[in-house]
Amino acid sequence: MATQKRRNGKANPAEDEAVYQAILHALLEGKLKAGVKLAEPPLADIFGVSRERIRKVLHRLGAERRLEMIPNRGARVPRPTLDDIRSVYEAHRVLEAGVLTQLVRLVDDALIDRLTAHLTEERAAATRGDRAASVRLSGAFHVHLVEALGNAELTRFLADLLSRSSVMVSVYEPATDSICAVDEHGAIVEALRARDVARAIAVSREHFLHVESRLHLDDGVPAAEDLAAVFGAVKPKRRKR
Amino acid sequence: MATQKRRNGKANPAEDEAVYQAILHALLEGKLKAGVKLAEPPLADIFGVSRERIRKVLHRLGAERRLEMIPNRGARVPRPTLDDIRSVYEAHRVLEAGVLTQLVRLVDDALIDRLTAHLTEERAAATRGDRAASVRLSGAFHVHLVEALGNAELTRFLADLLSRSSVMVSVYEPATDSICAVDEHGAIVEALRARDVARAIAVSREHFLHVESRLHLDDGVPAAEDLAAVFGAVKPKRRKR
DNA sequence: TAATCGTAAAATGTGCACATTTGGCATGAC
DNA sequence: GTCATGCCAAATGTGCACATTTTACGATTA
Repeated sequence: MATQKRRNGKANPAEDEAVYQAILHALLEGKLKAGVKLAEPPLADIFGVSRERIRKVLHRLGAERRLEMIPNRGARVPRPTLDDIRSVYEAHRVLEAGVLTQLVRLVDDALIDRLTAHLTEERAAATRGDRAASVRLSGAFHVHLVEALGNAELTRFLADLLSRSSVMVSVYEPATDSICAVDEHGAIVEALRARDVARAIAVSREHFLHVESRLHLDDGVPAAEDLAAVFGAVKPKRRKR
Repeated sequence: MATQKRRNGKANPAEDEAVYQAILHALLEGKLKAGVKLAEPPLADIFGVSRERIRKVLHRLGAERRLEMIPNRGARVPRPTLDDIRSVYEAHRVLEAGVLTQLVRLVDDALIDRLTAHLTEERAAATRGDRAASVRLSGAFHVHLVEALGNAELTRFLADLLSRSSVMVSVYEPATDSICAVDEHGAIVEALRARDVARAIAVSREHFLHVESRLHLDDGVPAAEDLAAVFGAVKPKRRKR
């Protein structure tokens, strides 16, 4: 009974996270049009929570640079330029060069086996035409590489770059083709097995340039305009009429 | 008259930043003992601002992982383990390996000149025994390297690593010797001039390992215990009696 | 008609009051 | 003497009311 609807200013640690995840997912899935305004009152209405809760989440997303916060003017979905995206890709490329340099020092059979198993998964997803799985596994490959170093700082940085590029790509890349080529990943693993740093880096570099080259400005993004429609499907509780 | 003391809940965009900078500087300068509790009420009293303002700043620092936030239990100065520090140093090392790999592709005379000029500064500071300048310039050298790539993402990441290692070092390293050796920096520039990636990375790696090897647990840190004393010197306005 | 200005409504930012939770301390039992 | 328990003060978390700023819109004028 008390769980059904808590009254006033009582603690509720889970709601913050729920709202955060909902908005974050909408961003990652490209459901929010770049440049769109995220005002606090309508969001509070949609999610059925207080305005300060929305406010907190919005500022958190702003601190993570996933939303563009302007003082006294609220939050907007960022509108990245092509240069912004190239910046993220270049950072990813540079980071992986460093990762590979370090990785050849401590590569062992177990690591190669794990990466090879991952490649098998990727190929399976590709051959059965599972696009969603392909995209996910494609990013996961690079995550596997950093995680092999066991360094929390580097892993966090890569995760940040990946999620940011996901959002950006949803704006600029046509949804028809956005997965890494599996054989390019395989070439990286091969170079690692051979302990050939220079080749690993070169292959990785080419790989990223290849992905990057597919980017192009796509104005006809059909992303939704109505906030209620976007979040309504994700979290359908609307109160306060 | 109205400017002298604003009444109630009026906008004041600058105070947030002032409090943030004050606490951040205290952290960077090692004035705050690791593990110390930063409660909201006393800080609000010390800085003469409302508790929510302190609260906002504390949570912001927590989001940047400069403070350790525990739900319902407030903020504490993090107590990094030696492994945490090694993690940061390793990340720095790996990142610089990637940076150098990319840098040899676009190194030119202008860049070499700039780096050489910086080395001259460093040597001057070292010979005249200016420790503060040496520490500052030592970090700045690595910043120069990433900035040469002109990539905002990478620059931000390095700045983050640097500031975090500053805080950590203030806990673990004896204050007697914490600067990079200038000639090691010089060796990196030399390798860059020769477009020798492998040598540049090797030298950089040795450099970081050398710095890291100086770390050791130092329990007798004399960091202040009294919050008012720490911040009183930085920002001496205390109101509310 | 287009541009400018003024006014009202909406949105953002902030202090405050209060609920909830935590931590310390004293009291008591074994 | 040590451990467990209950209570109280202090700290954290949150909704609310209100001040400030921005934005939208209509009226007036050239």
